[in-house]
Amino acid sequence: MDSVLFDFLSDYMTLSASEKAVLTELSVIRAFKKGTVLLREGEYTDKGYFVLKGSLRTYFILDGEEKTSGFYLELDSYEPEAKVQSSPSKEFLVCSEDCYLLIANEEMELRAFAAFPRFETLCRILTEQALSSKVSEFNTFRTASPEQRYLNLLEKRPGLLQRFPQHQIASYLGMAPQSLSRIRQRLSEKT
Amino acid sequence: MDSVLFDFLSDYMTLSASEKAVLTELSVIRAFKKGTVLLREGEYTDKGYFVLKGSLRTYFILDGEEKTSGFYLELDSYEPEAKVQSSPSKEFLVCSEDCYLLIANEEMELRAFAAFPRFETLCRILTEQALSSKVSEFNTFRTASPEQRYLNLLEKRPGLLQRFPQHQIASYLGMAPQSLSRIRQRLSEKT
DNA sequence: TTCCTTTGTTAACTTTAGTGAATGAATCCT
DNA sequence: AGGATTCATTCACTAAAGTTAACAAAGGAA
Repeated sequence: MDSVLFDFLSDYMTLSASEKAVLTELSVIRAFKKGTVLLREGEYTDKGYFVLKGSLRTYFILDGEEKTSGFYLELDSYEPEAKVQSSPSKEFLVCSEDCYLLIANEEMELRAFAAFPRFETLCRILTEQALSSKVSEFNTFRTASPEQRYLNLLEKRPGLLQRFPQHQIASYLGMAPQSLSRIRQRLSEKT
Repeated sequence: MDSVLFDFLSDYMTLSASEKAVLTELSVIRAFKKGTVLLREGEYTDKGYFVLKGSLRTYFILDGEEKTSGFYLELDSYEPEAKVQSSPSKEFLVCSEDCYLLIANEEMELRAFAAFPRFETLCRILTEQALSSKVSEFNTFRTASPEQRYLNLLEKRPGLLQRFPQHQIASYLGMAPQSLSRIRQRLSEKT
């Protein structure tokens, strides 16, 4: 499972054997069953996650309704707001499928950065890119109709519909499940 | 104007005299008139901005319409997607008011990080926090009605309505200016 | 298997945003 | 000051999403 991480990182920098050794020594890889709850609303955490295999979903409860706020697939990383802001979590984090996850806490990160300084620079740059992508995704969402949002999702994240139930997709798109059903029907009629 | 930056940074770490000297020596502060275009669609840039005074706005053109994608006020920083991704800009960046801006390019950042290593750690952490805030903002937007989005903006970013024309706010909220007018009327009738 | 829960669809009705047009006010430009 | 542009509001109409309810199909658990 380590190799998934190294393959991913090789797109950004060539790691020396000793750098790989640092990461291997510090990294904690664990397997989780589908349905496992990794973080609950109100809890604190100092753990961040990198998905090696499987998928995670985040959601929060609003007016008694479950609102899906994110899907995290292979090679995605998820840093809980609760970790970054040292605040109680507003959302739940669950395994949507059986998973292998790389888990790091603050202390492990600091040790990795100390032993392998280029790694902090890489994390900074990856975070800058993630922020920039998120802003861009938000801009697209803001200016699109619900129907267009669905089409954008199909284009940008195909496979999501194969791996997650449709009502979770609808919630992630900010609409009622009935609306997504209707949109799909409308689109199929247009053929 | 330097002191605005130091005051901001003092919330996160205590700077030594020599660290302040590094930043002072490397930082470029410039004044711009309201209306100045700092970045155009299609252009490349390696510059990032930190607002010392005044305000910036970003927008892009969709179907011939101007869509406001962001407002940046005092102490906000703006890293263009064009810089982060080394790609042609999808949006315009303009001064909405007379501005004092701190401008840094890649080379200046690297020199600052080399001379003042804690500064890279700080930038990493601030970016992680910015990403986490953006995700949270997106979640709120996703699950809110247009009316609720307006109320959220009033609460989270009061002052925006005083400093920017209403049709830009409407565009930023992903609605037509007529809709925002109607929403405001509906709300004032509820009293 | 049988029962129960989850999931997806359809329909009727209500609410609200989009659109296009008209108007008046404010702002800007020279 | 005068004229043009931009900005905000209002109205009538259209289109689409929310809501509530009913139902059927699929999946899991006992």
